[in-house]
Amino acid sequence: MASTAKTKEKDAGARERLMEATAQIMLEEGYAAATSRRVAARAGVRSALVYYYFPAMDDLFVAVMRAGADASLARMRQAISADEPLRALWTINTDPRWTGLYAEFVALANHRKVISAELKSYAERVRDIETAAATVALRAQGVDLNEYPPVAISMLVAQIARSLGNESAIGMTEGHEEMRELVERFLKRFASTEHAQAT
Amino acid sequence: MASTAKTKEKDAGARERLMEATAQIMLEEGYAAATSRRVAARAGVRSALVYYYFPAMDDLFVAVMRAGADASLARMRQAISADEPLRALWTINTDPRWTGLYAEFVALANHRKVISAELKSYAERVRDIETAAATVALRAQGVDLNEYPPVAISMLVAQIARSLGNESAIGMTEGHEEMRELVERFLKRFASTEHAQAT
DNA sequence: GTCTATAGACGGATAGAC
DNA sequence: GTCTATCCGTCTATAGAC
Repeated sequence: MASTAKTKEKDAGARERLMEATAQIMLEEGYAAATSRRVAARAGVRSALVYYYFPAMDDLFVAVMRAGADASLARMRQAISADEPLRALWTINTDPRWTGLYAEFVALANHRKVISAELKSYAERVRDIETAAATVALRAQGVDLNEYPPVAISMLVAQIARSLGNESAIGMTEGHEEMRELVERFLKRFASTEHAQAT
Repeated sequence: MASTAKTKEKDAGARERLMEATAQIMLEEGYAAATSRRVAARAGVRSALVYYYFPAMDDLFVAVMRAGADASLARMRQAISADEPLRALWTINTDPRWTGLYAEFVALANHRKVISAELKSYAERVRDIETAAATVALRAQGVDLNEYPPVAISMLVAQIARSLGNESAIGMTEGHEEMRELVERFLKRFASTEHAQAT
């Protein structure tokens, strides 16, 4: 087996450790703290090695984003065929690790063109899949898709979930309980196992 | 009249110009680009002057945030007594200038404790006022406030508005049209001038 | 109140040894 | 593949002249 191919799960190669370190630092201290020296230190290597694997820091950021995005997209594709697509969407977008990273990338994109283009492309794919999931759920309930466009519903679910995560990150939890209950009631109404509205 | 007091509207003092420059740079290139040298250059002064008005860069950021927050809060207090409180809320939170700055501060807060505390305190005051506005609107329509907690409704309106702004900033507009129409219909239903549901 | 000058730290990135 | 060493730029912040 080639050394660059995926070997054992544990004790990953330097490249993987660098990416993981970058994600952690971004989450804990913000993207500005993810410098070549700091990510190298956390990965247990010297900073020059960063530039061996990634020509420039932007390339490292893009790699981290792609990895996270791909993982998220995979989860979402599964969600479409789940029992409750909308709930799956909600759950995925509530994952603090990914929403935190996503928020950092949005901020990063604000002044790095490479990141911005990459983020937009990812965000569009995410929206497409989320919309597909919402379409499944709404159609199963016989909802008028013109009155409640799936793309809007999927935005609602995803964005509200992310908002809760972002706010929690700075200790803001006012109204979260009420919002969660409201969403819970909404999701129950669209649980695809109950095609007729009981009670 | 003292020289530190508010003089003419135009050609403001260095302190005000520094704050304005900081806000502009944060919006255009992200908070990381708002360095003492760059904000000073845009304000037309030397970087050392930044430290005359603001002991440390964090103090400058906090000042910019407070100014923006106070302006937003003032608009929101007016919104409560507006004809359509929810619509006013929506309009304020769609203002790209403020939502853009807000997003940057959220990112900044991720690794600056001073900013984090300040942001949280502001966010809580905003939520309280937004909730008051939502309460007015919902009660006028005879909505069951237990079923639809004003705090959750205000979060919905504000967060979705901000989300649209954040996405537009990176060129993501997929589904925005549908979302705007959905919100528009929602807002029309709660226009407080029509206490009974016409049509 | 605004400036010049500078200290001291840290950053991105590269050259070249092993 | 990983390291040491280094260049050069930018940053925050301070000292002190005007």
